[in-house]
Amino acid sequence: MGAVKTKRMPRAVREQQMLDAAVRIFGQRGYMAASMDEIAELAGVSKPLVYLYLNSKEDLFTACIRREASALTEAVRRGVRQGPSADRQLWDGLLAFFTHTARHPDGWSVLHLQARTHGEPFAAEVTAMREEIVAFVTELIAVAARDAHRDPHLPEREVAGLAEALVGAAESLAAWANATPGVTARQAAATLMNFAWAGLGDLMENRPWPVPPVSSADGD
Amino acid sequence: MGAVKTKRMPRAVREQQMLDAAVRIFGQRGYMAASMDEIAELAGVSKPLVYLYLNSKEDLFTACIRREASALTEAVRRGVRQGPSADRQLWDGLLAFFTHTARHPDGWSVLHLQARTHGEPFAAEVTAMREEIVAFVTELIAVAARDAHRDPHLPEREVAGLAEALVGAAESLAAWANATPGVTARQAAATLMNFAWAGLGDLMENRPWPVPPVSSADGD
Amino acid sequence: MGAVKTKRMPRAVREQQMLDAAVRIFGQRGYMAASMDEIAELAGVSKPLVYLYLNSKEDLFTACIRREASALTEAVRRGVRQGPSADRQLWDGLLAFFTHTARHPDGWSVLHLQARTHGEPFAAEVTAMREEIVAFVTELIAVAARDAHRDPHLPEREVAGLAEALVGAAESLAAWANATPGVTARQAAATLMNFAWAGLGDLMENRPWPVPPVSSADGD
Amino acid sequence: MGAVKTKRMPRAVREQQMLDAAVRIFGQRGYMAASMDEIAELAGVSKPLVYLYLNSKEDLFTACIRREASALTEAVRRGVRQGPSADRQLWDGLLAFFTHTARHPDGWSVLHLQARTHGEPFAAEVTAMREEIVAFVTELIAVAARDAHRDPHLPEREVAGLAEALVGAAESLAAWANATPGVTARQAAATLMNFAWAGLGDLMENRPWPVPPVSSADGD
DNA sequence: AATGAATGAGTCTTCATTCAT
DNA sequence: GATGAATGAAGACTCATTCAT
Repeated sequence: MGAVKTKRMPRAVREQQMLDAAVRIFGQRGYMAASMDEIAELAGVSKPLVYLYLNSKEDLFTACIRREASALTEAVRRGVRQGPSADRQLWDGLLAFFTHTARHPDGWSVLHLQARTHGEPFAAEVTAMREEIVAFVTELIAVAARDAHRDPHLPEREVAGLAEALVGAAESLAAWANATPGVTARQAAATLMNFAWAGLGDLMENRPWPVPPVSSADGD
Repeated sequence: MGAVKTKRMPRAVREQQMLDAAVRIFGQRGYMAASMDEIAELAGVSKPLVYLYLNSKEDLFTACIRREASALTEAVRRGVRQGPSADRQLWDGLLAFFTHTARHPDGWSVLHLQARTHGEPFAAEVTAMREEIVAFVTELIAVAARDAHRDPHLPEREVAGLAEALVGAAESLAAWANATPGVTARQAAATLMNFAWAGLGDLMENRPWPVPPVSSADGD
Repeated sequence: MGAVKTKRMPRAVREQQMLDAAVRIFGQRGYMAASMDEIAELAGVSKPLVYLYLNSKEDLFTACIRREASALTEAVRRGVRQGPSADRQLWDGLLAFFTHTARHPDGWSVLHLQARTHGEPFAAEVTAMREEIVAFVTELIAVAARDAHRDPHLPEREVAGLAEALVGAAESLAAWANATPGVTARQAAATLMNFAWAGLGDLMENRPWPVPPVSSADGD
Repeated sequence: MGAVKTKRMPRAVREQQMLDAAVRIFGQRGYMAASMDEIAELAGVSKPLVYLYLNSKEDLFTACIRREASALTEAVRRGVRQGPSADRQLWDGLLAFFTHTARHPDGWSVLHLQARTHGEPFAAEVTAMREEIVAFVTELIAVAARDAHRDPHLPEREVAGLAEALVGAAESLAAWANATPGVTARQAAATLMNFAWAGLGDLMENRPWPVPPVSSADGD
């Protein structure tokens, strides 16, 4: 059942087994619905051992979030090769991102759905990771503008909104790709590049979409 | 506390009070952490009455999702005026969407965060709503293509991915706008139009971003 | 088992049943060794009901202490008749005290043994009761001195020590009388009056026992 | 922390370290709240070693009680010098008693509070010690009577009650002296001698306090 | 002589849910 | 139409205790 029940293993190994089990249960059931009993059973150990090593449900969840966040950012970092143009770097990052989330759907669920739904201690962990990625994307936009010798004249909040939108689109596509059989990471990345890159290009060339004036019918 | 405790009111009214309370509690605490006790108290009724009217926690949650989903789609529908160009219609829809989510943060939390985090019975409800919106967006893209007398040659799956990305970006921006003081619905909508419309335009003119060939270093 | 299992009784009654059961279990097993399960079973109700009415094990224990402390001080108060001489009042009080503790051994165990052994929240409750009794005894000593038109010249700390000793002796005798078959409350009270009253008399006549000087052999 | 962690020491020494730690923890937390984990850590050894040497929590607690009881009776025995008058011997014994309890508050807590609060196996240990002390006090009273060439005519049970009262008063004063800053062992002993000796004298001279007749108002 | 690894059993506590009135 | 009274089931967490080395 779950992991093979091997006795007496070094602490570090057991701890990883527990985290594996926890990510799976948390990812599938959600934080609150997950029971420590089930996690312990899937890990092939008794409940007290889980508590001995990981202290509490909260701590265990935090440990899961940290491990999965590290794994994801590390995967993206490894995927992005230095040197190429900004759009190529974005492509590389997206490809790594979609590949990783497809391979670790429970980890992605923990980060994307569960951690954000359960209050500050946890949401903060993900926010940290997200901000790292948003910063990376923001930097790419800036680089692209510099490469083209153009001054995008984009106010900071606008850039933050764009990065947020791009990351949100990526997150959404990851869930979609996971749920739709036959959609590969490459296809998801291509869809997003098509969707986003031209818009960014236009913006940087100061050709924004013309926002209409406020109308009396805008209300709720 | 919450609703004024008035005795003997028609069933429909009481039911709405209960749903109001439930949406608030579910939105703030999450499905599992919300307790029927708290909901009943906030609604100003006794717990058995909640069960009499709404059967179970699951049914209550489902009723919340349905009501909030209807309210949101209805708001968007009302916001979109027939006649104008496709991009103007998209703008109108986004504006209505951002306005509504900003005004009903607990309802939005129920739809966006809570319902998707708790398995099939609930996620399906949201998926239905989402598909309606995705269909609306897809239709707009098709209309835009027709209006321009161009044949976008976009395969169906590609369009689905684009719509998914657009909706995901919108959802993400809604959360961002709610969490960032000073960001208005108009600003969020403008950011997204800028981000998305040019990309769609390029696509429809058959100028996609050139996807690089598969590399041996793509793996995880 | 324990109380007859009658269904649907008013809250106040059930609460007393629970306190009865709790005093018995706490008195016999001690605070920590007592289990809420056992208390609920003895009270003839389910555990959740105990929690609904009394919140927590701590609160339940505190409620027990308060009830038993009130009952004891009330019994002593009722036993002491105004008017008579100070020694007669002390006799009356002791008789009431020993009678009550003999009739409510579990309550006395809760107050004397259990409450003092488990940290501040609880010990403080008993200390309050004890101080009330010590104050009563102290007052009696003062009255006795005044009645005899003597000035005892007893420093305040000395009086506190005497009262403490008397109360301690009484507490100890109560336990002894409870544990020794055939010892009545009157006998316990008589023993203590004999033991204590002459010493107090001598003190008030300024004939203290002559304390020897400090010796080098006093150490441990 | 606690004992210095030195490896490979003779069993007897290790055992004392464990008992030191156990007395401290038991004295401060109480029997049930004390955890073997904490005791082992404070003793600077691993838990299995504690079990190897002392078998179980019960046995460990019993060993603590025995050691502290021996230490206390031994201290009193050493304090009492042969030869002097009976009251001087009582004074010596009390002084030794208050001095020892002040120096070993955890040990005293184990004997006075914890051991008596947790059922027969433990209470019996303390009772044995207590009886030894009561016998000593009883003997002193008898000696005093003989010295004065008087026959006290005290029934055995009466003497037992008196000794119980005296010991109870002493115990109570020990706790009071420990808790009240500035009260020395000498002061506590003096208070108790004043309180008790005259009463005992009166009794031996056949001048007991006149117990009133049974009244109809005595009931509870 | 000593310990890191591991657990069965039990504790307090909470929650969704239902009678009886 | 509405509720005070009550509970079965389950969940987080802890502890005394032992095995294998």
